[in-house]
Amino acid sequence: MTEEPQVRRRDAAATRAALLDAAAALFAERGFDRTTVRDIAKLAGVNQALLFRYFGSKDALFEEVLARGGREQIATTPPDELLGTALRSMLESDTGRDRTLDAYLRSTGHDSAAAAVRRQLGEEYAKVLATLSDADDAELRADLVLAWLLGIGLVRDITGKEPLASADPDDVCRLVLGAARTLLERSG
Amino acid sequence: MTEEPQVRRRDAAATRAALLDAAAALFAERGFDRTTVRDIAKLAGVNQALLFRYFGSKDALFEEVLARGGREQIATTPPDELLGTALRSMLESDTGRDRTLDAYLRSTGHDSAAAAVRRQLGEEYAKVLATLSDADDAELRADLVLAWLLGIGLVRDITGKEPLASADPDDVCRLVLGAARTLLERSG
DNA sequence: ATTATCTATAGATCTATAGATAATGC
DNA sequence: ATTATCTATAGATCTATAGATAATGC
Repeated sequence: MTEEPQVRRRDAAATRAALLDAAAALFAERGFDRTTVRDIAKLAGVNQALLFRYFGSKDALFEEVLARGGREQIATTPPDELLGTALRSMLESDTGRDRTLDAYLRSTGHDSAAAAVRRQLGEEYAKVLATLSDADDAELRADLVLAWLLGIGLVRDITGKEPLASADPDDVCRLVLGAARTLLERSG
Repeated sequence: MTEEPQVRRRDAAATRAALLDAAAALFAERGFDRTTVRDIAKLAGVNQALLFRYFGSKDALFEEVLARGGREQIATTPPDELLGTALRSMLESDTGRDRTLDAYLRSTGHDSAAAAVRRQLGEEYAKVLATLSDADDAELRADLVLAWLLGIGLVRDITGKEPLASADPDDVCRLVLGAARTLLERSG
């Protein structure tokens, strides 16, 4: 584990970050409703009252978790590699991968503020994907590709359905990228 | 509304069915965790204790809702029309459509028994879809098509992302069925 | 007499807050 | 003195059950 040193000095920023990391992990694993603020505080190793001091509410914390994780990938990947990169990072279930998508997928029952963040994240992904197509309905095609990406995450990680759940990432990429490229490139 | 007459005679079967219908509607709208047994009983117009009498637990009721809705479509549709029919029934947000898929999609945070039902439903759909392909990896391709179907439901109904959310069903079907057919038919 | 339905409540959560305590920086 | 942290708890749920009540069928 790459954790902070055990003897934690009083440090508001570090406590806040620890809560954010713990929340990201638990929301990804169980979704919003089934994660309690006490679980988060316990994993972060801090008192649960601090969660409210630093984030205001459980809802606000969830928003911040989603917003942080999603933007990272979009900002650091060139458009024409976004689909492949996003797909690959979803398929490699190894350690340390960003699990924001799981938090997203496991919290579909939760409305309120998080719904807005969910929508905005989708907007940002789809906008980038749409630049890859010059069809009249490029945006619709981009939405469909985004839907595919999310659906694969759903079937693979949440439902755990075989053979997709254990399929070789290379095979999945080959099939999906091929079909997606055709969908995007073929003009309307 | 095609409801029972207001003056309800004592009728265990009718009460059970009313609870099942009410549960299906609310689980689809809010997901498992955010639907309370009291909400369900209220919508069904019966006392909440009866829910436990007839279904044992909230979990068991959820299972029954998912199982009922999913099988209907599979049983009544020829294999080569399943994808188009499922897609269309998802895109037509008109009245009376079966909203089991929404219940499925909005309850991804809920583990336990429902996870098994979710998986089994996926199995049944994918098995039918796999018969449409004679590629070596037909089952993987079928999973990917299933994932696409679910992802479209997610983006459209749960996230409400435009332009997909308001897109013409014909346009969506044309794009998706074309790409999916290519994916299934093109041999490995 | 049987059993569908209802009343009342146990028991277990969970979020959020008010106010006390104690470690830091000047 | 400031403020990061902790204690204790209010207040609001929610599922599930035990036992009472009352409508039906014989």
